[in-house]
Amino acid sequence: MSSLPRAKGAAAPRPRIAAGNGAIASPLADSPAFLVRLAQLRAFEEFHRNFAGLGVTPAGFSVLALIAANPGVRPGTIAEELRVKPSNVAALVNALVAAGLVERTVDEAELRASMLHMTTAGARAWQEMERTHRDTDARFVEALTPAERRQFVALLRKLLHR
Amino acid sequence: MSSLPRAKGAAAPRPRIAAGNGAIASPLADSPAFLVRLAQLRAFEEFHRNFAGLGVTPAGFSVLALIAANPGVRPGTIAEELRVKPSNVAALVNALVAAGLVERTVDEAELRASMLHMTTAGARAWQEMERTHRDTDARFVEALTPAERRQFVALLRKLLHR
DNA sequence: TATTGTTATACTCTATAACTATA
DNA sequence: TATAGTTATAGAGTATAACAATA
Repeated sequence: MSSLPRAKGAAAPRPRIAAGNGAIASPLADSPAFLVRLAQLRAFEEFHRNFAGLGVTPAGFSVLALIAANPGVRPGTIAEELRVKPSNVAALVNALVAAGLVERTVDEAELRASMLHMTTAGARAWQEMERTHRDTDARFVEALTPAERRQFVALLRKLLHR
Repeated sequence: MSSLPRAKGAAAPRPRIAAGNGAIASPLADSPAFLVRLAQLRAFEEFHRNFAGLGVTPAGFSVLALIAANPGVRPGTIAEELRVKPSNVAALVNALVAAGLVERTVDEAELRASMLHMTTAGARAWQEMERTHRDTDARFVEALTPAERRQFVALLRKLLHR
């Protein structure tokens, strides 16, 4: 296949996705924000496939992970870590409490504050979820080499740094 | 600050985010899927800040971008490109039609199919949106060097390849 | 029958606003 | 007054199911 010479300074041809039969111009194929959105769609898809039956949503899982690693952690701290509003954390914790995975207690030295702990059932469930999460991540980035995965994580961390 | 020697084979200490005052263990700081979720939160935040008043949502914008680059494109094709269900594209197109930015016509040679075009008003609005989108992307990745941005995009493309 | 598209509906995730209780 | 947390609610984004029209 040959191509005509391109005028000096002319834009490069649009990149294309899904170069199958009816390929169309994909003006967003160069957009980091758009590609991140597609990547997250894939990540959620992978999550749902792997966590089916485990009784947690992606957001619920992220809250549970922070409670597992930080027994007694407060809702406000979780909200900061996850970059969401405290009201959302409250709702997610409600679901985890209803599922019997998490308990709320009151901080004696700061009666306004809640302290979040996993229940025994929560700890047991967490073991399987932790394994499942490792597998899910591995599948998510399975198209990348180990070095590329590290690079990807490093770039994301730099992008998110504040 | 000194640290005790670590037993051979022991896990490295948990990475921490937001190493401010009350830093907590962030067991998800190594998870590509979780970091992608945080990155998308930032991307939407940036979108809303920059597109305020332009009358489109992120999903609506992505549909409009495909119509702008592919006059006459069909809803099903857009659904494939955006990796969402056709029913969602229908709703997003409804909103763009209601806003006067897009028109639906019927394909004469395939009466089942719709053909999507921008209106004159849509084309005018699109010019500003395209500029805004470039700025938004630039701010989204402003912590990265140009080379890192290219690397980031390349890794995302590889990750998404199917 | 299979394909294209749409409507109706439900669920997840997030944000804002209003409220209670404590500091 | 300011802070920690919660409830109530709304909006965006996605999916599934049921349907109509066309191939």
